[in-house]
Amino acid sequence: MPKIVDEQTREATRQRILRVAASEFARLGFEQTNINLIAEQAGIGKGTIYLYFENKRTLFLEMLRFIAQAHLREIRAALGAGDSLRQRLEALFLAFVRLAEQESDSFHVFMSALYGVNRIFQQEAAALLREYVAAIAHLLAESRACGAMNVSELEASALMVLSVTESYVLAARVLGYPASVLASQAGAVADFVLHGLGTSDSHAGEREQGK
Amino acid sequence: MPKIVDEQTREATRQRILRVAASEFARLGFEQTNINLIAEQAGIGKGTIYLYFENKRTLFLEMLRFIAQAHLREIRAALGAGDSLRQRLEALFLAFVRLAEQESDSFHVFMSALYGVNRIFQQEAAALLREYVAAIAHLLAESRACGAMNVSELEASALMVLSVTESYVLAARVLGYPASVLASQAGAVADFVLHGLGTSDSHAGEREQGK
Amino acid sequence: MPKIVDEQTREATRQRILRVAASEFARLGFEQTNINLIAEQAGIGKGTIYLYFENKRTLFLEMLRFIAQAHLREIRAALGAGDSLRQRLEALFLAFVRLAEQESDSFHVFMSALYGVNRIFQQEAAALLREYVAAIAHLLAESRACGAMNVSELEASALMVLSVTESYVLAARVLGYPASVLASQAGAVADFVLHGLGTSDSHAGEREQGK
Amino acid sequence: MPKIVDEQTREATRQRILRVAASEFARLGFEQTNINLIAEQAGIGKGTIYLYFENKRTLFLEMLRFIAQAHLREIRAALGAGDSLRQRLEALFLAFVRLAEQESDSFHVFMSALYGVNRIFQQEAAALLREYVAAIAHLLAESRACGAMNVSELEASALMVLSVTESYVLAARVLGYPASVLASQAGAVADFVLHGLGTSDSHAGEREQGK
DNA sequence: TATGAATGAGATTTCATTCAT
DNA sequence: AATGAATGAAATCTCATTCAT
Repeated sequence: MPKIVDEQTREATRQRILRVAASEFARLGFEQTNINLIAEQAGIGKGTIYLYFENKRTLFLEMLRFIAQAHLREIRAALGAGDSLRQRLEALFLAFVRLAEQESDSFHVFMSALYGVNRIFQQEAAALLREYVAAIAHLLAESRACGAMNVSELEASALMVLSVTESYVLAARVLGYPASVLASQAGAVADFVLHGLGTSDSHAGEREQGK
Repeated sequence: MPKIVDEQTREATRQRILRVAASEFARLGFEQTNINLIAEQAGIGKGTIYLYFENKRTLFLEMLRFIAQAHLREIRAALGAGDSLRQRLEALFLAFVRLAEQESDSFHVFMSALYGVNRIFQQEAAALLREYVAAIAHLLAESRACGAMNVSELEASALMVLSVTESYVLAARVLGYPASVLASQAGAVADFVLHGLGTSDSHAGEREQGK
Repeated sequence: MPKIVDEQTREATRQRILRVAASEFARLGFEQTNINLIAEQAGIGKGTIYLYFENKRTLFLEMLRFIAQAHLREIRAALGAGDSLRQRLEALFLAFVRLAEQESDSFHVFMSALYGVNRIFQQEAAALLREYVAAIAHLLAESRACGAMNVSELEASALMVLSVTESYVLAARVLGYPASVLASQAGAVADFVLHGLGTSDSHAGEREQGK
Repeated sequence: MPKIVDEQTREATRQRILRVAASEFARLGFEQTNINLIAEQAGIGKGTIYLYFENKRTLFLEMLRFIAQAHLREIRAALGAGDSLRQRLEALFLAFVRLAEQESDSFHVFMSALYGVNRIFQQEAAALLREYVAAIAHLLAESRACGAMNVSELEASALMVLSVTESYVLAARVLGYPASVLASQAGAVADFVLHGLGTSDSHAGEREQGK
C-alpha cells in the first residue's frame, strides 16, 4: 500500500518541521523567526512548508501543541510515579527542573506564548496550563488529606502547587540558579507544599527524610 | 539666547512617551510596536522621540525600568503595611492582584521581557525580580520565625513566597479568574505560605481572622 | 520539480539591472540614487534586486566592474589597432573621445568613484586605472624608441600618456569642447606625446601626415 | 566703530565655518556630510549656520570658491616664479604635488565637484579649471616658442599641459605614488611638455640642468 | 543675532506568501 | 506534491531646515 508509505513520509516531514520550528521560535521569538530558514533547516523547499501549515501563525500554534503534549506526558508520568504525596510532589518538581534544563527551548516558547501578547497563542498555552492544574488537582483529590476540599478550593490549591513548582523553577533559572542546586531543593519545596496544604502526610514525609 | 525649554516640559514629554510606549509594547509586543504610532499618540513628531530615546530598544528598556520602579514601590509599600507577617503577606498578594488588574499592561511587558528571547531585556527584568526577592527575604528575616535560616535558605523561601503570590496571580488571571475571586483568596494564600514556612506566627494569623 | 529558470533569463535580468543602475548612479550619484527606482525601471519588483545583488553598495561595485570591463575592451582594441605608435596613440585618444561622448554615464560613474570619498569604490576604480596604465606601458615597451627605459620610467611615461589622452578628453568636455573638435585634435595630441617621449618615431609620424 | 568689530567677528565666523566645511565635505562627500556637525565643530549653534549660508548646497558652493581661490593663488605664484619656461613648468608641477599632498582635502572636494553629478557644482569647478587653463595659456603665449599659435591651439596646448601636470599628479596619487617620488619627476614632466610643445626652449632647459 | 528643540520626508532592506513550473 | 524566484508592504532612523525664544 503506497498510501501508507506516503502517509509516513508526510508525517515524518511534518515532525521535522515542528522540531526545527520549536528550536527557531525559542531562539528568536515569533517575529524574528524566519520561515524560510526553518524550511531550509528542515531540508525542504520554501513553498513546501505551506503544504503542511497554512501560515506562520498556524505553524507556531501547532508547534506549541506539539511541545505541550510532550511536556504533559512528563508531568503525568511524574505525578504517577511515587507512592506518597510527598514523593509525587518531589517528582513533579524534579520534572520541571529537568524540562527547564534540557528542554529550555520549549519552556521559553511556552512562557512567551503564555505571557506574550498574542491572544491566540495565549489561549492555547492557557489550555495546557489548565491541563497541568487538572492533573495536580486530581493528585490532591486522591490524597485523603484534601478530601474535604470543594472543587474551587481544590483548583486553587493545585494552582498554588503549580506556582511553587513550575514558576519557582523558571524564576530560579532566570535568576541564575544552576539545575543541580534546584534539584537539591526538591525536598524543601515538597515540604513547603505539604505544610502549606496542612496535610498530616507532611510529617510522615519529614520522617521519611529522617528529620 | 538659546530657547529656554522648561525642564518640566521636557520631563512631562518624556513621561508621556513612556506611558504610551508601555501601553503599545504591552498591546503588541516589541517587534510589532510601531515607533511612529507611539510618537503620534504622544502628540509629538516622529523624529522627536529620538531626542528623548536613542532607539527603539533603549525606549523599551527605559520603559521597563519606569514600570519596574512603580511596581517596586507598590510591593515595598505592601510589605511595610501591616503589623503581623500574615498581614504583610496578604497585602503583598493583594498588591499583585491590584497590579495585575489595573496595570495589566505593565505586567504583560514585564513577563514578556522576563521570559522572552531578548537577553538584554531579560537581564533588566531579572534585576527587578531580584529586588522583589530581596524585599521579601528582608521581610522574612525580620520575622522571628525565620531567624534560624541561612542566607540561601532565606532566598529560596523568598522565591517560594514570590511564586505563590505573583506567579499565582498571573497564572490565575491567564486562566480567567476574576480579580474579586483572587482577592478573596488572600487569606488562604497567606496561610499556605505561613504553614509552608512552618512559622508559629501562622496560628496567630489564623486566630486574628477568627478561625 | 523546481521551477527551472533559464540561466539566460537570469543573466539578462542581471544585465538589465546593471545598465539601469549605471545610468541612475551616473545621473544622481551613489547616495541620491534610489534602489526602488532602479528596480522599477528594470521592470522588476523592489525585493527582486536583492536576489541579484546583496545591497546597494555591492550593486554599485559590480556595476563599476561591469562598465570597467567594457571600457577596457575598447582601450585594448584601440591600442592594438594601427601599425605605428602614432596611429595607436591617435586611436587611443579617439577611443576616449568616443567613450566620453557616447558612454558619458559610465565615465561619470568611474570618475566619481576614482576621486570620491568611498575607499572601496576608489580602490576598485584605481584597479581599472592600473590596467589602463599597464596596457599603455605594454604599448610603449613594444615600441623600439622606449626600449632603453626602466620599468618605473615606463610606467611614469604611460601615466603621462594616459593623462594627455583620458584626462585631457574629460577636462575638455567639462570645459564644453564638442566631440567633433576633440576628434580633430587626435593628431596634435599624438604628436605631443611622441615629441614628449622623444621618439624618432615622431618625425615619421609627422611625415605620414604630410607635414 | 563697533560696526567694524562686528564685521570682523562675522567674517571670522564665516571663515571658520568654511574651513570646517571643507574638511567635512572632503572627508564624507556632499550627501554624507552633516551640517549640524559642521556647526558644532565651528563652535556655533545649528541655526546660526543658516545666518551665514542659505542652505547646505550654498555652503558647499561657497566653500568650493573658497578653496579654489587658495589653489589659484598657489598656481599663479608657481607660474610667475622662475625665469625660464622650463622652471615655471617644474614649479607648476611641484605646486600640484604640494597641494595634492598637503591640501588633499581640497583636491578631493574639487575633483568630486568637477566629475561628480551635481551640475551646479560642476559649473563652479569648471570655472576654476578655466582659470587654470587661462593662466597656463598666458604663460605659453609669453614664451616666444608659441608665438605662432592661434588662440584655440594655445588653449588646447594649455589644457595638455594641465593634464600632464594636475591630472598626472592626481592619478599618480590614486595609484599610490608617494609625494617624494612625484617631486623627483618634475624635471621629466617639464621636459615631456617642452618636447611635446616642440619649443627650442626645451634644450635650453635641459642645458640649464647640466644635461 | 543666536540658538537648538522639534519636525517629517524619505529610502534601504527583510521576509511571509504566491504561483508558475 | 514540491519548489524557489519573485513580490511589495512595512518600519526605523537620519538630518536639513524652521522658528519660538
